[in-house]
Amino acid sequence: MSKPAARIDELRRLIAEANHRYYVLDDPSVPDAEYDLWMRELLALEAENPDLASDDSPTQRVGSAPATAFAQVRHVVPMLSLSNAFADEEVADFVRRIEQTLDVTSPAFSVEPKLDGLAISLRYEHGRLTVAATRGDGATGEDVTANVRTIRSVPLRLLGEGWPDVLEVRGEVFMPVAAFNAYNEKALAEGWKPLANPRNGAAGSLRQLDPRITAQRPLAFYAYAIGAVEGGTLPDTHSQVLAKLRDWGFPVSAENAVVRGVDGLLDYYRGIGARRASLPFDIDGVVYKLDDYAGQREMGFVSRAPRWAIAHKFPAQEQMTVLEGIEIQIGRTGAATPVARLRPVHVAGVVVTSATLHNADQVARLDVRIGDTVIVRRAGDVIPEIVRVVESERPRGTSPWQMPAACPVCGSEIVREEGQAVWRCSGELTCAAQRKEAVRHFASRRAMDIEGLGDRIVEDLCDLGYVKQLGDLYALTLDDLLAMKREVDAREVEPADAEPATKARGKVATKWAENLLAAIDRSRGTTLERLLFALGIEHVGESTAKALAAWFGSLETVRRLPWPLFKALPDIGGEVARSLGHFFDQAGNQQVIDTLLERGVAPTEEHAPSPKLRERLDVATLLVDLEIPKVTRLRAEQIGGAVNRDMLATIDVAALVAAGVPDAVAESLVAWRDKDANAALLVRSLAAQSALLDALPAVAASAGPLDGVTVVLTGSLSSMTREQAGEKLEALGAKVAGSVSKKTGFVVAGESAGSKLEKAQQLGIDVWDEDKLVAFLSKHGAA
DNA sequence: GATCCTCGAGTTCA
DNA sequence: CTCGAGGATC
Repeated sequence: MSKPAARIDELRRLIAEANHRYYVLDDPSVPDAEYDLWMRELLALEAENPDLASDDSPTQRVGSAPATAFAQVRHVVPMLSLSNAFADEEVADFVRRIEQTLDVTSPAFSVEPKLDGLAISLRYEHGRLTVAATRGDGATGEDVTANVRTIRSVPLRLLGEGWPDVLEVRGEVFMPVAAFNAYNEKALAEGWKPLANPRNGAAGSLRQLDPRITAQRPLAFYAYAIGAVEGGTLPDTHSQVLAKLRDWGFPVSAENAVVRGVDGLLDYYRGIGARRASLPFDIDGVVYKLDDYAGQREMGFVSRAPRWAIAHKFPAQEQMTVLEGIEIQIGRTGAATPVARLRPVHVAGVVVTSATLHNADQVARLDVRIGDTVIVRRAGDVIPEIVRVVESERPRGTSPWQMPAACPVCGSEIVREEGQAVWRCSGELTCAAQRKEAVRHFASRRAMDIEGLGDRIVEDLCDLGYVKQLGDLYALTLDDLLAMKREVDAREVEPADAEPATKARGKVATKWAENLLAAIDRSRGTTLERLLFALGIEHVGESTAKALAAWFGSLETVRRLPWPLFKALPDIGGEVARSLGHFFDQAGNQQVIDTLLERGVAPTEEHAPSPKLRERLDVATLLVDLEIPKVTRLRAEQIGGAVNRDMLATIDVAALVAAGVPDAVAESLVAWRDKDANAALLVRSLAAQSALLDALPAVAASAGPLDGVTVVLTGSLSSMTREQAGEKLEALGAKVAGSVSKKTGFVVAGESAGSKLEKAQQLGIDVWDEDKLVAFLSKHGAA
């Protein structure tokens, strides 16, 4: 062999191996730069020695000449289609049939995810890829060799040894979800046409006449079967053959497994189903194949489908339906959310009739119009969403949707704040929808937790005027509730047959009303943090409510606090503080609170303010929190050090300058203060600070073992709920957060933990199982 | 001023 | 669960 020939051969081998490590094993062995050098050297050598060219060279993956049509390829061994099963029962039948025919029990099955891509057959002769063909009708397909060669994970030359002279490998060409997304992002940026979904992406890419286009598409391949074999033998079971294929350089899904019996199959199905959304590729089910080839031969075929294999499909995740209307929902804060009303359609096992469109921007992005045919999906397998519009199906004469100008409930103007995505009904509490939502929120499980006060009842109570403000709930009587029920029933039943036919006179159902009153009564003794959350103050969710309760200790303190003092708490900034101040500044809101208190609402767990407040209640902090122009942290500390707090309300520029404060800052401070409202705010804030300081207990609470540690809980625990676990951890000083980040101390993972566990592992964060948690809790006396 | 982390708010269906 | 935006941090 001449010198260049040997080098060319070596380079081809090195590159093929690097490709295999990179694309198949996902375990790169050489740096990209080195790979590029080899490639360039090989290209140069092949150019100098045209006689040494070979079409299994890695430089020849992308051919250049676009074809005009695809040649037909006859499959020597037909490419099968599979029978489908949707119900567990069909799977059981399938297994029973095999057990009876073969007279075996619990045979082994080779199982695999059913990728949503394009089936392909690859023919290797003497270890070299010669033909790649689509499935076509199973007997004849199209020759897509030029395109398939561009797929990096398809070996052009087999690795290892022991392969038959002729070997047909069948598998799926698909587009990994991440690659699909990346491609579409790029397509968007470059102005190309984006791909509709990974499946279409894969199919469309392979049917490109110009392989150079295919080469740009991020396709991948998994082998799952063999076709014709000549001049060699293969192992006796499917799983062993897959192992061989892996040795010879083919990618084989890591999700493949061998299981036994119906239970094994169904467990596998559910396991994959649960992880479906997090798999790196789209699947539409799983495939079960009898592992033993002798058994397969004995089972044979029914028409074109084997009796030894079956596809167990998942319910469809994406469906087409018609958008019949767009309604506006008004939320607790007045947010106007467009909701799509859909012609009912089965998606992933449930009938979907509506889907949120989030906001006007989203509607504009999708350009959904009434009457459009749309594709609906259940995001994260739960919440329906509209993926896109099928524009070819759009009826004539439609126009883009627009946010209505007026609230459909109260008629107030719907407005959008500068720079915000949401439009809001400006009606506030004059809007019946907002009042209703306020009551619903108040009663909800995480707030006052009034069982029995569901949407329906809230709706009726509000509509019929029994509840006009939150306090009215606590004045309801049994008679009120029953009268309301009668009104509702009367309204619903046609006047003609309004006879109380179903109810025996004098035996009116009252249990629900009694239970509801009991639940309302129980809620009088709720905790302060729940009550604060229940009030529905903008920007005050559970977490902020909890902080307010923990730091300030009592409703009386919180409801009288000037807004700058709220900023003393961590995680409360200007926006939230002002929102709190605004809420408590309104006489109507104070009156609602008064009514609640008068009618027996008495929050428990009130206590003195937290001693930790001491270090946050100084004059300098207050000056910063008041947001006075030119008064920075540094200046504020200077002023705080130089000036007695009682003087602030009256001090003049000269005195401040004399105390060492720069002219500009002193002037700014005094100018600010001399506006009436500001002076009053300053005085109120100073007084509130002093009062709080006086109320602080002398000693700090002892430190818990988890002080300053952030913990995240995920999955389900067996000995307690996640919430109980959270409370116990908090009792030991931990902060329980909802999502994992690098600041997380450790993650407690229970059964079937999901993405949070993954993220923790990615970030290398400690993961505790339930046993470790329980052991830790009992060690610190919190079991 | 940018970036990262959390929290709030809205949402579906059985 | 996901998005948007507020808060903290550098």
